[in-house]
Amino acid sequence: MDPSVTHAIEDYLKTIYKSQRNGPASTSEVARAMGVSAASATAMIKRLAVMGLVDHTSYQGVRLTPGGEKIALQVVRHHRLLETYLRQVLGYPLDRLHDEACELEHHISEMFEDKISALLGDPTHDPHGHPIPTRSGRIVDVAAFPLAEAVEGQDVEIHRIADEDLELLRYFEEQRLLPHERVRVYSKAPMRGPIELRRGRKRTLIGYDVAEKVFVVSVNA
Amino acid sequence: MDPSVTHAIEDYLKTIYKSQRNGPASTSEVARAMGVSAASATAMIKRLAVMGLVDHTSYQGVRLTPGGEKIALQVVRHHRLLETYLRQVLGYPLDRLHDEACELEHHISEMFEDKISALLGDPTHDPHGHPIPTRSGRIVDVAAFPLAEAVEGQDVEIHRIADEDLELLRYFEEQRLLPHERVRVYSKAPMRGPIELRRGRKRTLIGYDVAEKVFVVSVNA
DNA sequence: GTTTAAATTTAGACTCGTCTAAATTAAAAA
DNA sequence: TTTTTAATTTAGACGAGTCTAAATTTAAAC
Ligand SMILES: [Mn+2]
Ligand SMILES: [Mn+2]
Ligand SMILES: [Mn+2]
Ligand SMILES: [Mn+2]
Repeated sequence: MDPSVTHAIEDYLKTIYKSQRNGPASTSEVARAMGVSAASATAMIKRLAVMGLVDHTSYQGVRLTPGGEKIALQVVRHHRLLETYLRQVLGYPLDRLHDEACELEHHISEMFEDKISALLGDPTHDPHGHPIPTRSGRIVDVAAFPLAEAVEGQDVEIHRIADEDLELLRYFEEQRLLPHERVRVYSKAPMRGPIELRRGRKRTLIGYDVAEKVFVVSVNA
Repeated sequence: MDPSVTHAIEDYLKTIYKSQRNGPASTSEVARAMGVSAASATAMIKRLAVMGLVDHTSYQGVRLTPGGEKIALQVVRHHRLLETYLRQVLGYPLDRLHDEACELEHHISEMFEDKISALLGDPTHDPHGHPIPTRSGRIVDVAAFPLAEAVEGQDVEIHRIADEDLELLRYFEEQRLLPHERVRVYSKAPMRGPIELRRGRKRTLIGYDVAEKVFVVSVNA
């Protein structure tokens, strides 16, 4: 990767990538996600624009150019490959993955990237169920819906879990509410009440708010 | 590690550690090893002195304090553990170990350090045969002598190889002149001439200059 | 003991990434 | 349509780490 692309630039591009889902990312959104002042975000956005990595019109938010997106996707690939590696090879707990990966993602070589990808069998999803971009920057994902919206009696496979809240990640790990796990929605209490899950004869009772943070796909039996 | 200890500071401390073998390290030595100007080295040395990590008297060189040495040894531990890991787990070629480790050494957590050390069985030496400091900073090594000084008929085990020259590292790898390998010094030509090695019935002819870069210990049969 | 050469330090400048405080613009409310 | 509020940008500063060029000190040569 171009050496003039610093650690900070990579993190900004990744942040903009994630906050430009619908329309351009706002300066304040970027600033909050990066944990810096709005003035700092403005300064960096202006530099990124000069470098041709983003398009920016004053007061109107920021959007990645193809060049900027390419770098962002490479960083996301590093991040998610590293999370997968830390978990599967080194046995990291779920709540320690993000911080370590967010640091290392800027410092591994292409060789490192390729070696761990190969060792893991070129995985397509990270431990939270997020899709891992290919080396060429393609990213594909499955449509999933919140477990909270499943109906009684439905069999589902967990596809993705929210990764923002460390407390919640520890809970997911304890309860084995993890990607690839299959559960049956045994009962749902009304008014956003608790949801009872069954795995074989083991039952788990989870809150509605938690169930909104678990994304699932329907499966048969 | 103290967050005020930056990447650059760690590399300077490591560099000073390695160049203060006999007496204090000179500014120019440090500058050359770091690949910076003498002025830059002076500036950093002054900062390190203020931080209490080195002792420095103007024009008289620099020496690590106990605090500085502690950090240097942690960085060396990271470096050598990483080299061992990259080689044994990811199958890196010898000549790619240093650069990757020198970058990653500043960015791994204590958990990462502990996990890879455990996975490797708490190794005591890296792939070049350099001793790996313990977490508490103890470092022990065996006395070894240059293969060039071995006598005809002597059986030796390679303990350490020079790691500065990438060309030479590739040669060591091709010829399997690596730590733990055993060879017999079959013949030595006079006047720093070629040295013939035997392993079983396989023979290898190496130059005297190369043999000065391979450090060995004597073994029986 | 002077002179010279080499090593080292100082002076001054630059980039990167950040900050706070103040000014400006856009959007929402009145 | 005017006013108020919130978002954004500008202005000015700072620390980290680097540079080149010039000044200084030490050590070696004479
Ligand atoms: Mn990051
Ligand atoms: Mn993830
Ligand atoms: Mn390093
Ligand atoms: Mn080594």
